[in-house]
Amino acid sequence: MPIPITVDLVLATVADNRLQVLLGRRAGRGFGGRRWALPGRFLGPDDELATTARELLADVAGGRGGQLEQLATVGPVGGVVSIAYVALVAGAPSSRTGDRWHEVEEILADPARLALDHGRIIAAAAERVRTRLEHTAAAAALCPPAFTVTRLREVYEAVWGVRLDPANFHRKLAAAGVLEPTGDRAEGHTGRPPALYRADPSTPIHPAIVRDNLR
Amino acid sequence: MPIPITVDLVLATVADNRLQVLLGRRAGRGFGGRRWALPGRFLGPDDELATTARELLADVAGGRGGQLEQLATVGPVGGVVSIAYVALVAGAPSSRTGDRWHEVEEILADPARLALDHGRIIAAAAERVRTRLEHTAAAAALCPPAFTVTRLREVYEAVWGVRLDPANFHRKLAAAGVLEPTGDRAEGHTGRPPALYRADPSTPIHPAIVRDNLR
DNA sequence: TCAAAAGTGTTGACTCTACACCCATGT
DNA sequence: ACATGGGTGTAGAGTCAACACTTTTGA
Repeated sequence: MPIPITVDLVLATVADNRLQVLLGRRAGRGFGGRRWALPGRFLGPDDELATTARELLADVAGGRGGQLEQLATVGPVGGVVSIAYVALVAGAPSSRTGDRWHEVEEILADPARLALDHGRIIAAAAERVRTRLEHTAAAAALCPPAFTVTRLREVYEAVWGVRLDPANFHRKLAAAGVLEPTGDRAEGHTGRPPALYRADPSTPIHPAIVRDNLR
Repeated sequence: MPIPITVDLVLATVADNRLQVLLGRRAGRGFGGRRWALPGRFLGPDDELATTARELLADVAGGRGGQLEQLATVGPVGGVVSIAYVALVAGAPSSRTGDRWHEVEEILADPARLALDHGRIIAAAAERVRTRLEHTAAAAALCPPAFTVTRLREVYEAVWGVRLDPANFHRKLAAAGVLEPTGDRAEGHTGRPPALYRADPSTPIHPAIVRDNLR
């Protein structure tokens, strides 16, 4: 039963107030000419899944990025079984030439530009990221190491596609205990200078932030 | 890269007010003598994952059981990559000789009796089932086709290991619109005969039932 | 008539949304 | 001074846990 296995990575970030994922050009068998595809690598007989995924992340994101999480396994498509992971990163440029950020919404509007069924994987990843933000401080992984509450809220608004009340958002996150003050304040803003915070992306938020209250 | 792949199934039920899973005896390479293991089968080059999982479920549960869901992929352990699925079934006897129901709590207390790292898979499955009950009517899949609200509540109490207020539970499930009355009432009970209901296990429950209020 | 379990009403505590308002800085 | 965005206070609405209470049957 010699089925090749790949570990594929959905590396997500927020830029331009949009959820984006990193894709590369791939040519060759199964990739139908030249299509965009998730970065991935084949799994060898002596490779642990988690280790392979971490190495792939380090390779693709240049050592940055955390919050690696297994998403789903699909296949065989084109004779290959694909094990997909999701990771969040704070808008870093790619370390590999040829890789480019793509807006998730654009991709899902025209999934045919993607190789294999990477469109479905990306759709599942986006949904996973959305629910992840409801229950944990994972949004902090999409921000620089020190960030303002407004920046964090903009990440939520980008990922969820909603507007959130700044006042209530601030209070909620503070009450959940995810915001650790750095003591510094951000510069270069108009108005009152906002405080800078750190946060552990794995901190649970309880009760969860509900996403169904648009304004 | 010839890594063999198995599709493994965590078939769960509630019996004796305990969450139980179906295990079989396995001998041979990688199974360390004779240990208990999840039912599974190898994936062939022409087998779709979802199809294979459905066939495995039909084989193991004798055509009953629904709500098949992919759980996680682990490995390679013992040179094999394992793709695990979860399914819920209403306390059916196994159709395969040698398979037996085991209480999850007992298994997790002594995972060494299990082959490979099936203990970890079962732990993940139990947690998945718990959160599934919070957000959907999946508990109905653990009940007969027509059931009383009390029976449904007992499923929750078994899976979560908590006591729930009968009055509030009834109201909550009714308000969520998951209970479709059959018009019949159960017999053989002491006290007022309870109404029988149907439910679609995939119905979302919104807002979710919270599990953190013990009594 | 009594026991038992189903199902309904009700109340106080809590949470959330919406929005008014104050704070601190650049221009 | 004033515009601008950060951050806090607060009132009304809604939700939930707890528990009293009514309903409906078997014994």
